[in-house]
Amino acid sequence: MDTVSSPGRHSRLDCSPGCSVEATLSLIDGKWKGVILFHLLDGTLRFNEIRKRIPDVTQRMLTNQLRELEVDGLIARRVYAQVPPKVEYSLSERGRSLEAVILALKHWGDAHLHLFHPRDSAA
Amino acid sequence: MDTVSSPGRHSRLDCSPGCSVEATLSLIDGKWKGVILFHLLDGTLRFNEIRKRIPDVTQRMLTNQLRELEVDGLIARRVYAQVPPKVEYSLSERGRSLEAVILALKHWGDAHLHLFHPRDSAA
DNA sequence: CTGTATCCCACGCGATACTG
DNA sequence: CAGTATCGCGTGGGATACAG
Repeated sequence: MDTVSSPGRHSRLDCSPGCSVEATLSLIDGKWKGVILFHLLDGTLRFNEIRKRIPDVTQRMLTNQLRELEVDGLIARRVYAQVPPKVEYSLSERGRSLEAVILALKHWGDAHLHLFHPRDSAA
Repeated sequence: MDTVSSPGRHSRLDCSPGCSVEATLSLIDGKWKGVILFHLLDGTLRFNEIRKRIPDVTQRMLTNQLRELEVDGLIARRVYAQVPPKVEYSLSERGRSLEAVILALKHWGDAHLHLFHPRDSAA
């Protein structure tokens, strides 16, 4: 398996210099991928653990976004063959390499959008 | 005018820690904003100059994205009162502060998506 | 040159219900 | 618990035409 999976929903990869910006964005775009990736920076999480961290996401969307992230090789999905199913999600090598980007996004947000969040400081 | 313009199309700003990631993403998201911002890192550009740099964007979309970026205070729009209209776009202070983020996106893209672009090396 | 106005379709995404 | 299936709406965004 090589680095680039397959240009599916992603923008054309054969464009001008600004392309890599769009290409990278297309990977972390999609309403929930950013947060999902961010939370996975903490470590492996189970499906419902992620849901709890992102209250507004629906099962459908979580599954969907998780699948796309997986297809893009950003996260790894580990399924335990148990009666009460257990599935863990974690960053892949490639996903981990996005840490700097995710943090850049977070830091900028923290610095330039001064959110007035009422009750939270850590994860 | 303060830093945060007004939560319009942007995701709810009163959420969990991962929020700032999403919030920042919502600003540079939108199919063309990333590239536009990237190209404006070079300096001031006129409407059609941007179009030339992004061949696939339509007038409608360019205008649209430019407007949103302007509303979000990321870029400045300078209109010259001339018969053949002349409009220049440039990064605002706030937009400039995004440089690190944009470059992070680009660098990751360059490093992890090895594009096989035929003819380009620098901006 | 720089936009704006319509028309319109594709699809992102939510709500809800069902399954191994 | 984790996920899939279906339905349906809102809107992102392309094509095209008109305007200051």
